[in-house]
Amino acid sequence: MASSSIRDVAARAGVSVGTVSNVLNHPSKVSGPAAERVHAAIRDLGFVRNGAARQLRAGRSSTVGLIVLDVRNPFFTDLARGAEERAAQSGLSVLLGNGDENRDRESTYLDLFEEQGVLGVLISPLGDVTARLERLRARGTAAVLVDRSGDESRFSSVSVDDIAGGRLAVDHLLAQGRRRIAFVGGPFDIRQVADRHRGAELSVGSHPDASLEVVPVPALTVQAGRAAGQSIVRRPAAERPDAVFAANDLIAMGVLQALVMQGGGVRVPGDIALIGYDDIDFASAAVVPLSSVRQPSALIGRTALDILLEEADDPALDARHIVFQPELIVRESTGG
Amino acid sequence: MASSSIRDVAARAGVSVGTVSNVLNHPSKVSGPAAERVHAAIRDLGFVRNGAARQLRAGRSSTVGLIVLDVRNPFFTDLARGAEERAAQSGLSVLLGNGDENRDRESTYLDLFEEQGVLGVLISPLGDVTARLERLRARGTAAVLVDRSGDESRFSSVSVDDIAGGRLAVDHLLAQGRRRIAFVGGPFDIRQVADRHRGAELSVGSHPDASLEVVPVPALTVQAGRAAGQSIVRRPAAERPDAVFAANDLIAMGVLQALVMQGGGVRVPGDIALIGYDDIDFASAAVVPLSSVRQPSALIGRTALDILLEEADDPALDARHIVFQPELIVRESTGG
DNA sequence: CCAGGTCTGTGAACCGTTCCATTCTGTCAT
DNA sequence: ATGACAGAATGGAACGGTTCACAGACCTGG
Repeated sequence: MASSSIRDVAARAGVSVGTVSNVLNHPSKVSGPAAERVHAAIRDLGFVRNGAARQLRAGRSSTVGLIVLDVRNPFFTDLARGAEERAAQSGLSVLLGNGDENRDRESTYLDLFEEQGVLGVLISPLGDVTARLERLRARGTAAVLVDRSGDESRFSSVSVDDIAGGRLAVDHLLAQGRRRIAFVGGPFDIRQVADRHRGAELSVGSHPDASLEVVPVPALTVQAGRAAGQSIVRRPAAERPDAVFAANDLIAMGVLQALVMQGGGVRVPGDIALIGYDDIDFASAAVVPLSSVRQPSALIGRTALDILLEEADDPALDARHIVFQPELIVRESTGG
Repeated sequence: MASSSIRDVAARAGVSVGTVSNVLNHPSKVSGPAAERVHAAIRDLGFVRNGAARQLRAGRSSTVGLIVLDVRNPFFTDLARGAEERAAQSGLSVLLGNGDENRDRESTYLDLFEEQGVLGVLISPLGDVTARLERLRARGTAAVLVDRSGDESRFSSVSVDDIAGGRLAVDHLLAQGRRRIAFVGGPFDIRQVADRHRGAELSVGSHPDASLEVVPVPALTVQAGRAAGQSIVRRPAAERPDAVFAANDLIAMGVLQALVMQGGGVRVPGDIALIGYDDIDFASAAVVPLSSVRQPSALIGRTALDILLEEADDPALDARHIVFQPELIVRESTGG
């Protein structure tokens, strides 16, 4: 209630409102003694700038919004930390919204950020958000797609080549002598999932005696992976794949739990080799250390923020598309 | 640039600005046909409310801020999801700030939320933030401490009894016949760490032949745990503890990696039993499935948000302190 | 036919800041 | 002494909504 405004500060310091504002924003324009008095008044009154008023006048804020697919996926929190780190260097803050693999949530955060007038939006989109982003851009808000190879769009993007990643994973499985590959992943309207699967297809396509099946899951979570793993275990041994490529490490961890712990003695990699994607911190500590495809998560976040800031500065800039290459990490789960 | 204001909408719909505002905020006060025209105008113009202006006038926003200790800790992301879920039910949004076990970051987010005039703040504090929260409250912003048993303070809190949790863990280790317990955790100015350690002390104190040592770590991360684990492995076998209680599962996973994979054949639980804290999703999929102390993370988030909303409604409400009880989860890492 | 009431819709004040044109003060060269 | 000029401080106009007292329009019952 007793929150004081810039007017109160001005009155107490015996200067005008404009001077207080100058102390805060253009200190060089104010003489030493006056600035001193203003600072004292601010301290005494516990004055805090009203961000709403500030932003209303200024037209834009100093925060950027980041919407991730799933905040419980360590890949995204690592990415978020990368972005935050870079933002902090520029005196900006990152507001993290959890899309939760849910279009409504994604849309709600987009609304929120739009209303809040953030400087820019970093988004790892679930569906097609170009229309929404187009509108944002029209109002002067920059947007960069993260973890999405969006060369089709007019928005900059920072991503990892997921097709190459899928290839890398399945080439490795094939090199280990596996032939009946199962891709456990979904939903397929998530671009990363579709791309990783596509990479797997390409790899399998070049081996005439290899086959690829799809075990669909409803979400990229440990729980969903566990369920998929159980469905594999329930099959007669002869009908099981001899290798599983999971769309991400969360799924892979779930599959692993089902195979090794609940499964009737399925051996990994003996009976079924397993490889995940993202190389999260926990992958190497799994019951069978998990092979994976590593993405430079923090670097993606940092890079995306850099691009966002450049575009916020100069909206006329052409869209750029940074694509990082994934890296194969071999551990015991593929019998490396 | 071409962003349209409520005045543009009013002009196009042939009504006054007041009416447009009513359509948006008090639909019952506007007749059908007029509301229709306004909605059409909003659609045509792609009008989006300016949150800053809205909030400036209204004095409060519809977002709550959540500051967590470390966004990479699954415990906190689960908690965040619980809070988000409940917030969504009330048409609110949660902005997630990553304190990153760093006082500056924590403070920066507090500043940000204060300037933004959020409805309330949920915080899992690193240091002593009561002075800051006191000021927030003076300006009409509610605050609830999460994962912190703050009965000493005048702020509501939702937490888990960490002393009981520490007891639970070490009682279990003692029951398994272990006597030389090491507590791996830090920094101790994090209340949860101190409390879990205290619980361990209490437990050990009632067993005359048991001892407790502390292996301090600089942060609650997998990396820090790994380093601590390595330091244990490097000791002569006789000087190693026969059980490790890790301050959280991240630490435990790191210790586990060091002991089992890099260590010279240290067996878990054969040589050293290991128990963590939080029971994150990954704990059960660890190389040796990890015993842990489970906290109802999502429930904590939901409850904290409920309390926050009640206090935001009625600031005169007395502070409440909800304390949940932790639950022991026994898996192989303690030879259960 | 009019007093009184209910609905709709109006218009202007206001929120707290920033920005800018303007005024004031003092210094200095002419 | 005066005009020019720089630096410091001022005052008021935005910014884009929300709110509220009030005005018309329309109905109803006496």
